[in-house]
Amino acid sequence: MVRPVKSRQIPNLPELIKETAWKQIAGSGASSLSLRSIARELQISAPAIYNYFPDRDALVTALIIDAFTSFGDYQLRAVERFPEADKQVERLYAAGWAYREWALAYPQRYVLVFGAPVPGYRFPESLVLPFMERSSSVLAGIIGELLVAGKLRIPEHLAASLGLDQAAVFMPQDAQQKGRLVSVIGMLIWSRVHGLVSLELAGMCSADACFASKLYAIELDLIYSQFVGIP
Amino acid sequence: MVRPVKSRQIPNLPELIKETAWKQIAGSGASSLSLRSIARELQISAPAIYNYFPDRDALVTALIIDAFTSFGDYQLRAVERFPEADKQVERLYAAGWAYREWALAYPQRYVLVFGAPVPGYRFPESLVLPFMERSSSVLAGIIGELLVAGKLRIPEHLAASLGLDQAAVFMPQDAQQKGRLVSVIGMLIWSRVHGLVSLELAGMCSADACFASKLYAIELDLIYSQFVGIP
DNA sequence: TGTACATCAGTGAACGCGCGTTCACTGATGTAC
DNA sequence: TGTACATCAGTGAACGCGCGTTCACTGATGTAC
Repeated sequence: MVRPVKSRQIPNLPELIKETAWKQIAGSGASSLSLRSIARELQISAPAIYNYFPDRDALVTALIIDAFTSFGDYQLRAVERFPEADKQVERLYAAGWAYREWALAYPQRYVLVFGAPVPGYRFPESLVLPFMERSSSVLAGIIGELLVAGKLRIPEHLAASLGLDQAAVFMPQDAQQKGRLVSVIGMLIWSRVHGLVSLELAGMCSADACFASKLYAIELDLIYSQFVGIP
Repeated sequence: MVRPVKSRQIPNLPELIKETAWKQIAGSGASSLSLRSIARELQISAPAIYNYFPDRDALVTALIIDAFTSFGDYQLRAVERFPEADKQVERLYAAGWAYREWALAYPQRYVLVFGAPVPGYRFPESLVLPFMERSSSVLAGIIGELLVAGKLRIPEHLAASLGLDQAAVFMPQDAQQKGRLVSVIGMLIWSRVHGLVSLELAGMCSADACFASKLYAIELDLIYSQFVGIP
């Protein structure tokens, strides 16, 4: 595969650059991403990249934004398979399994988005909030729907910790209280799936994907039995 | 602080090197660790480091081993505060809180030990197993003790998933079944604390340490209520 | 249709930098006589 | 106690490397006349 012509516009180069960047991140981590090695792999010269990204940081930012978008889309598509209003539980399981699927399909993106920040790189402040909100909105939505439908179970310990009385627990009228409940339960569920997925990605689940998958199924069931249904 | 004498042995240099390395990892991540910048900070020449570490990888390996040891010691010390045989529950809570304390006290070590591997560096194969075992042994020990004492509760879903019948659940005779139960419950508990702690370290808990601490307390209580006590 | 020209996505050379690692060295220390 | 000498933890210069980024350039493309 030789490009015989010189100085000819390469179709879709910005996408090619990002794809290659992801390949390299997969190979050796986000912090060793190098413009020169991307150019080498694409058989272009390094300065050509500057036609599309003003510097290295801009490329990393673009990658992270793409990853967030990809994650959000994947969550949304999974949940949309159960559009019926009363299928909140199915949506919860679908979102849970989609979470792990996406992480295993794009482990580099998962680490880049939810893992430790890339050293020497700051994600632009202004982009943090909208993207974090976007990534958690699907789960928060489902929990809100469960709450409204009266299907959310709030464990005793949790209610006590938040200073909610029993009346408020089942159908909180106060919007602020409602938001607090949703965000706490959302964090708990998120941290559980994140915990399992990130241990699996770090190769700490005995390096046995089947065991990891079984563990994940068990944890989803435990989440269900702890947070869904009338006590 | 000037060292006026030239070519004089510096007391405790290997420890100084490791301390400085940790400081730099805290500042900008493990992958950007550089021998030259360590030397610069210590006001020594870079080749001096080679008197104690044959190359960069050897230094990283030494750091990781220290981190593992530090983690194991911290867990052990926490648990030893409740030496009485029947205080398994106290030991469980102590280990849980010690886990978070250690992670917050040494976030770089936590990430280095439990997070994504350092790109371009392979932890020596022969050291992986003993150290992973060592790091999980305290928790596994407590769960084993709970099991023996008949205080371990196995949620229905979990028993079914593992193909255990009800008789086996309460007091499994089979050592292999026992080991499987302990390891599955250990992984579940570990992944839950790891999930919360790593989200907190990544700054995803609303950047509010008090909220993160409260969440952690809730999760420990949920772990307790799900896995301890006769159903 | 044919020619002159503006555009602009690419090139290749060059810059300064920090890195890991090697090497021959130096000079304070401690020991043997 | 005084001197000669071995030791060895440090130094400074040097190597080759890959990096991000800049710059003047080139040559295929598409448009205006």
